[in-house]
Amino acid sequence: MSWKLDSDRPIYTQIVERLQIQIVSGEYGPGSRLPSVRDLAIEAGVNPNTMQRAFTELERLGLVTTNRSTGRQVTEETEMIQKTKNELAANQVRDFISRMSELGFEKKEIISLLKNEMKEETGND
Amino acid sequence: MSWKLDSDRPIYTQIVERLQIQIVSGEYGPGSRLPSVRDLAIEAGVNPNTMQRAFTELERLGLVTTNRSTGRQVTEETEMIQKTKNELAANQVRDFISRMSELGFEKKEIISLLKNEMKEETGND
DNA sequence: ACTATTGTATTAGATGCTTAATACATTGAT
DNA sequence: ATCAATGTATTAAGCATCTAATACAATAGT
Repeated sequence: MSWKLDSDRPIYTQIVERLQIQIVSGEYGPGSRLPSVRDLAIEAGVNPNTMQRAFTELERLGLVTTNRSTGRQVTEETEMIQKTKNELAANQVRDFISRMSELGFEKKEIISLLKNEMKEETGND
Repeated sequence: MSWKLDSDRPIYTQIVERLQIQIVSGEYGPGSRLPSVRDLAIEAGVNPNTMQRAFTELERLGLVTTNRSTGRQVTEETEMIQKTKNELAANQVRDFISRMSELGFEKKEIISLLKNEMKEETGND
């Protein structure tokens, strides 16, 4: 997964979302150590301050814990992670339906378009 | 449809998207007159310059035409509108699948979650 | 005890978005 | 010919984000 940050929205927001995904998808498992602010900033090609801001937000959300000099870890609370995953998914589903409805598509059409796109996809089943 | 503009992204971008939707959904039909920059700015609660910028972008996209002193109209080219509608929908579908996959859901799960959410919806079928 | 690594804080500057106020340009309506 | 409504352009200011450079704080490892 590359960073693909764009300038449409605040970078720190995009980083938060990306790390959220990496956590709830298990790429960073519960209790696992996260890279340091400085390292991740270099990897993402952003200023350390920006990465710091993203981490602060993740901590506020309860997904990561912080220990000075030890660094940061993903929370051990798997329930918290699962809950976040379900919420993020629910938001995606609702937003998708909402946007497609606004564009003028009916329920059946939405399902149809979705299935059709999935057929054409290569892999990731 | 209310304006519901947030500060997450540039306002003029959000206005462009909203007007796009209103055009492709037929709320503003082909050839129909659009409100003036000043009027829409007041309605949306933004500065006229901001609304102007959004319109400039819509013109660049080929969705509206401009006539000084007459105002702006939705393009007469229904093909253009239809094409835009399909593109916007395709983007929504692809993005949705992509995001759900990143979260760790498989195709069947995605369909299932979608259908489930639609069942619980009230109306707009 | 010392050092390296980590998180955290501060200050300054650049950039883009938005608002505000104002002016100009075009043209249909009278 | 005049006026009103429209689009368009300009300038200045405020604000948030981001970068940059630097310093400080805490602690695991040696």
